[in-house]
Amino acid sequence: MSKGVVSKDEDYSQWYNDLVLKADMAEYSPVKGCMIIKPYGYSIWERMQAVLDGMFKETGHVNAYFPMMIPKSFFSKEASHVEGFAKECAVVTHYRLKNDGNGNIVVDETAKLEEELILRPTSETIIWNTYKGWIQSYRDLPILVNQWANVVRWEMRTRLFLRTTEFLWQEGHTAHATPEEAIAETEQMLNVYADFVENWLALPVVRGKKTANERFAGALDTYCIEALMQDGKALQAGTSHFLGQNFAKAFDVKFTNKENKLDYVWATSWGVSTRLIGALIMAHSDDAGLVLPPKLAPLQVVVVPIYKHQEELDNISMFVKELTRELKAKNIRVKFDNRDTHRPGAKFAEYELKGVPLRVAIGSRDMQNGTVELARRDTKTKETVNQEGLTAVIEVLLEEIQSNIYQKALNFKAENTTEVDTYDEFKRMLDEQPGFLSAHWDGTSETEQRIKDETKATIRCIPLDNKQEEGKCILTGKPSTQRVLFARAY
RNA sequence: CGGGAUGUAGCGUAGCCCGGUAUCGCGCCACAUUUGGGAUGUGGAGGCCGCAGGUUCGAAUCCUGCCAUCCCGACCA
Repeated sequence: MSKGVVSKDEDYSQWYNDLVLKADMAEYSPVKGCMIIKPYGYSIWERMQAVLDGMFKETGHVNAYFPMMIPKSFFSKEASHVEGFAKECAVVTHYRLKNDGNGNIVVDETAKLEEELILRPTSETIIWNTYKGWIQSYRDLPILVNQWANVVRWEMRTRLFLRTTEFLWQEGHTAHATPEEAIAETEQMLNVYADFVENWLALPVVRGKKTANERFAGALDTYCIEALMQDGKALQAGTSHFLGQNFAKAFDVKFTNKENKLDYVWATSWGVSTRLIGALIMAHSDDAGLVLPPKLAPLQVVVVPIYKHQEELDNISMFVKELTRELKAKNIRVKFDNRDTHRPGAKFAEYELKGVPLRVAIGSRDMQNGTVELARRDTKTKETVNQEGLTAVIEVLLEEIQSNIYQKALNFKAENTTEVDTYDEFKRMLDEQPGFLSAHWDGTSETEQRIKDETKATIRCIPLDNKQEEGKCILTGKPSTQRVLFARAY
């Protein structure tokens, strides 16, 4: 984008912000750290929701909704959980405003809540408080519930889509009779996320487990998918937690098992958020604007007429009317942009900025030749193709674009994943060619912390498919049995 | 919360040192000519110069305080 979008190489952060704002995905709001998701951005979220929701249902889950406000006392019940979230909670203390007589609206101090309410940073507490009433017997298990919701985390520094004070997400909360079943659920949902991100966002991920340092507050194990952005930084795209019996114990959720013994319930939770939209933008886009994978693009094909006179437009419109009818019959999202108020060049630039995968341009010359001009957003290439059979060509091209975008990201990930064996090399790579660094680590939190302090790189995950091999920790030289994945992260 | 920067029309900006109510571009509106990569011309509309104080005859400009946003840190499933 020559107009108004900073080049990716010049200033990656600025480029990203420009894209979000200029492509009409979102804008800043009057509330610090909170953004307004505009219709174009929200329609991507709606598509993500629809697909994920289908996958959740397919795996046996049902949706429910729990309150946005949680009694403060709930948070003190699980020690590490409160530790993890206390510093970023928004607290509701009053329930009424009043006019102070000088025309100012002030908080009515007489309307102070006896117990403060917390705007949920996540819903484990209120949900497990609820599950206590739902579960008595193994016959009540499993409970496989998901919630689509907003949550609030008062982060110090926010970034559009990637980390906002309020964000939209889904959170699954399941209850099981055995640890094996809960772990299987945790892994299943991680795979659902990985499939979704790879197949729909066209973004390859690494599946892995977090180290103790990076684990979710209250979890025994946190599984995650990690993606690599174009600047070589990693982005956690989704997490799935095995919570053990921590929340069941905290909220006293017991059940009678088949052996007629009382036991605490085993739990999982898992979530992905509107951060995925940020990942989508960062992973594929270029200096001309967004590059959206066809499967998630709100608009897959845009048709731009080029004409001098009304009768030419009428002629083109007749053809396009039939074309759009055919495309829509194939469930292809198409728009005929016949606005007379913008010239073709302006439209081309606009749809490139917005990442529409395919553009069809039709002028009188095409109408005479029985052709159209077909332009791909991902490769920025144009070709002239016959009107005859165009629908089938478009259908194939959309699939090709989807896989091309994925392949490109896959290549990028491969090129920017490096095995390093010394700390010097590790530091050099971080500075010269940031990306995933696969290295040996002695397994201690102290070493992990020291590497983080010294290099800002964290262990993104211990990959699930890790091969076991002898090695020495890059920092301490102590023996190690496998490589872990380091990177600087968002 | 620390460091840096910025707040002037919808957006991007000039003016600030050296005080006299504001420049230019994009966008917007009207008309005409245009339409195969961000059109051109003519005319027009749009401003409590971030907010609050202070200095002054007079403040976008000087002083004080505050607020907001962005970037870099710290922080962050």
